[in-house]
Amino acid sequence: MTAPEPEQHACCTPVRFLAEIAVRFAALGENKRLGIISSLACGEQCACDLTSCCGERQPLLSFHLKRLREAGLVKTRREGRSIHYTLDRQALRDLADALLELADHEITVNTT
Amino acid sequence: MTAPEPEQHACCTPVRFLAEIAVRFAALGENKRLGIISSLACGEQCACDLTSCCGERQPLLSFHLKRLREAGLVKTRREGRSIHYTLDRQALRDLADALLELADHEITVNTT
DNA sequence: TAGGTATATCAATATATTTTGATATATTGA
DNA sequence: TCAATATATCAAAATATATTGATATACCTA
Repeated sequence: MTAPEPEQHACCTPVRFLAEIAVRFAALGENKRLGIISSLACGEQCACDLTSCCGERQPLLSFHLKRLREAGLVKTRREGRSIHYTLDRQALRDLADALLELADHEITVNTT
Repeated sequence: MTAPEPEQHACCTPVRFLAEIAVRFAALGENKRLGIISSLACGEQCACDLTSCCGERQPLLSFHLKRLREAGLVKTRREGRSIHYTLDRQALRDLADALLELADHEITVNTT
């Protein structure tokens, strides 16, 4: 969340940082990645466990985990040889807030 | 939300209908489409207004609107020659709920 | 019915993302 | 140091998505 303020069109843009939010939605918008997120919802898992759990090849899982990490949805921690992944739960809550802001914006702004 | 139940892996999958949710996140995960959603948050707009507002060419806007419609995020209504688009606010709230369910799942399930 | 406006569709292209197989890096333990 | 395990990276191929320009469809008004 570092960019100043995205350029706005004439129409109102109630949610800030649309571009960054879009990156996060895009990261969630893929079956395997959403499955990973869903697995991680139960708690930390190492890449190894996720690989066997999801039945994906290791480089592919690594690719998807990288995308989730770059989107700021998961965090990593090394323990010995293995890398443990955890959800960034606050990031998910922030996204939920953005959605609710969009869903309930009109209600706040005008009474049509 | 018609599909019976997606196949599950050994690891827990707290959120149902992952595939359908992924489609919605994917629809939101693109700058122009998220911009459209953001515009619609202020209220109904016809495709015509959205086109001039977003500065996109008409067929491109039409393409993105179709994706949003297919994802179940917007609804349409014809009035004369113009098609009016509105947010499906409940769909956005449902997505927000899914995110919160993911974000707070561990807390519900175990106390680690 | 003719002409105009609003929107959608189509085929072609451009661009981005995912998947694969091979290989590299990092860590551990013998 | 060597071998083994866990993970990441890379280049190439496969696939999906976005963009464009041309055209079709639907509706309205004269």
